[in-house]
Amino acid sequence: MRPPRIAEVAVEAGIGKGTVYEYFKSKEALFFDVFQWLFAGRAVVSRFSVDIETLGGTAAERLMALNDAIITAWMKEMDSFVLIMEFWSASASSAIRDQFKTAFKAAYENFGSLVSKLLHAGIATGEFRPDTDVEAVAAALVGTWDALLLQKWFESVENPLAYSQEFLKIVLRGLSTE
Amino acid sequence: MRPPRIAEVAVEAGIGKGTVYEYFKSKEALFFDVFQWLFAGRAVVSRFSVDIETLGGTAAERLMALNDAIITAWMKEMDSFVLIMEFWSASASSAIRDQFKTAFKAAYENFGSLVSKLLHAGIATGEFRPDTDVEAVAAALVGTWDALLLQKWFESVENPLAYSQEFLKIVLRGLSTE
Amino acid sequence: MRPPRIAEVAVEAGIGKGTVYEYFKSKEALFFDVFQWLFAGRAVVSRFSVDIETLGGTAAERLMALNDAIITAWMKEMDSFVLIMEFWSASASSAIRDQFKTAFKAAYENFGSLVSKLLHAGIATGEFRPDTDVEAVAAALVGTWDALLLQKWFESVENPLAYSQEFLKIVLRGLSTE
Amino acid sequence: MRPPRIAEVAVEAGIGKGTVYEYFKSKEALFFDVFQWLFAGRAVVSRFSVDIETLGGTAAERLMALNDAIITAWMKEMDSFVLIMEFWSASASSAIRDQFKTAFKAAYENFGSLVSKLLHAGIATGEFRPDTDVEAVAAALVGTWDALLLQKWFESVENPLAYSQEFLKIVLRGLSTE
DNA sequence: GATGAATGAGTGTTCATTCAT
DNA sequence: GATGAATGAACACTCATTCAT
Repeated sequence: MRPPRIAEVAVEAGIGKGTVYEYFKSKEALFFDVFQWLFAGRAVVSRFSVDIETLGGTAAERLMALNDAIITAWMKEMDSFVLIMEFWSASASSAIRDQFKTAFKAAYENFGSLVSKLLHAGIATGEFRPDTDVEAVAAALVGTWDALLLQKWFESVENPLAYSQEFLKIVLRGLSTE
Repeated sequence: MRPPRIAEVAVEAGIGKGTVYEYFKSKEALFFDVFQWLFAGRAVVSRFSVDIETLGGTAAERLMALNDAIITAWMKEMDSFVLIMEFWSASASSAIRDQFKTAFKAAYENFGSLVSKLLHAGIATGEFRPDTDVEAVAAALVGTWDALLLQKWFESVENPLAYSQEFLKIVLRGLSTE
Repeated sequence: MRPPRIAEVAVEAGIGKGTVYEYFKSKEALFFDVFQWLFAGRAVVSRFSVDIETLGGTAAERLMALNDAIITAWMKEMDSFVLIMEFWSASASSAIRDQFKTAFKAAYENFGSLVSKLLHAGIATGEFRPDTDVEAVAAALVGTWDALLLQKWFESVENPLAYSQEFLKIVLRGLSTE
Repeated sequence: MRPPRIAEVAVEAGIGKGTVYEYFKSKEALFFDVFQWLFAGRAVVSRFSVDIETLGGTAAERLMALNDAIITAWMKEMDSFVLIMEFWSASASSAIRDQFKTAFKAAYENFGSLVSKLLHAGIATGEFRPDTDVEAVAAALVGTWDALLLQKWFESVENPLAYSQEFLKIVLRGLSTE
């Protein structure tokens, strides 16, 4: 659970140690590229957005479906979630922390705008209250997913899926026009 | 922003390098003790809980007051928040990560139970719906604070105080019995 | 005469400091390997035993020839003998002293059995008394060589070769059947 | 079995760490003084020479008595013998090795002259051959005692007392005028 | 292009020694 | 005289990076 040595990465990759440097300028660059590939690229958002687009139902149903998809997907690979924690740290202390910050900002905004779209759709159909601060709710919901998974890692939350569902129900009730 | 050398810590502290080891067994132990002192002790929770206890008003008002207190306090010292990100990382990759995990778990549970108390109080007075999953909401709200501050760090959220207030309003509406 | 730093060893070897660790796990392991190479391997014994085997003459003559060979060889490299003193110390206080003890035990037994063979041969030919405690004499003679070289190092003995020869003559007289 | 820290010496002595430096200029000086006290001073030689002087009997008997006294005494405190090995090492590599060498030389000569006296006495009474190289035999015998105890430490000799007795018998036979 | 032996800058840690009390 | 908190020189060891093959 200690950061892997380049030598270990090379073995895992089945290549020579020097070969790593054929593809990555430095260890830090490799680390950043892994980050990009895992979280900042299209992978994360698109994985879920596709589902959402195709999915029918009310905005509330689609939001709940997104909630379930995200939590379930991450739960299956908590190992990757641990990596996020490393990336958060890198955004604070790495030599190239600005690159990490920029990429994280973009990733959060991408993800936020996906949620925003659902919220706007709900407002458009009259399902959600028109005075909703869409950006705030989107950021908060995205944050809730992060945070419940984090607390799962610390074992202070046992079942993040159930928690997120219960919480989202309340939020949806608060958003509802009825 | 790179982890400081022990030599640098010593200079900063105005003591000799060897003296650091009179008080801390290792660099890691020093790091952990800083963590304990900053976040895992009762300090963080009690700082806010005192305010809450003395504060009057409805449960909703007190929850909002807690929200404001926490966000405002952390905003004043985002430097410390950056440290949290390092501690999250330590809980994933430090040699003593289990110590970090245990301490984080305790800290989150302490904080969560503070919010839980407010929720229970609101239910008792008939202000909040009795079928509320108190633990879930508490964990989620605590997580929202973490997450909005994190997004503030990434500059994907400009004003976490406003966002959290807007979001909490919606949550409170969802919790409300009216 | 102070134990050399790894950096010094590396310079002496004409390689980089890190390269030392490609070949030796630790400074201690390097030290032990030097020991093995110099004294604990078959090298020391075989160097002399070959001479002895090919050499003709009575058992007494061969014993005296061995005496001369050993003392002369070590005298030529008293620097190596100084190393033995360090190894003795290592067998008392090194972290891996048991490895040193085991290796020394084997080395002394190897050497002792070489002398034993000569003594048995002498007994077989009737040259030496049959009631001789072969093991005791072998251990003592091997020890005499050690000890005279040690005293040479302390300059309390000037000429260990002459001393050992004089002493061995007396021992041989005591062993003789005539 | 690692060299003790000054702090440990102080605890053992029941005094403060700084107090050690009231009595010894440096760790090395302390080490040297321990050496002096244990081996190079009057202690070692006088302990045995007293016995020898008072003891009656032939020179051979007194030599054997000395043999038994020395081996038995050291066997009782092999811990101290381990210290000798450290001192040997110090005479090779300590910063003050010349002091150790000088002291060792004196100690060996003191001890040797004790044995020499016995040999001369035996020659004077006609018990030992007059052509005996007294210095050589004395040095060799002293060395045998060292060496058998050393081999006992390495466990390549089980019973140094029996070995030394058997060996000395043979030497005495070789010394004898009969 | 692929490799891994060689490298040495960098750093945590120890512990003999000092000196203010 | 006695003390032990403070010190920093000293050093083993790691590991990202290079480059000759």
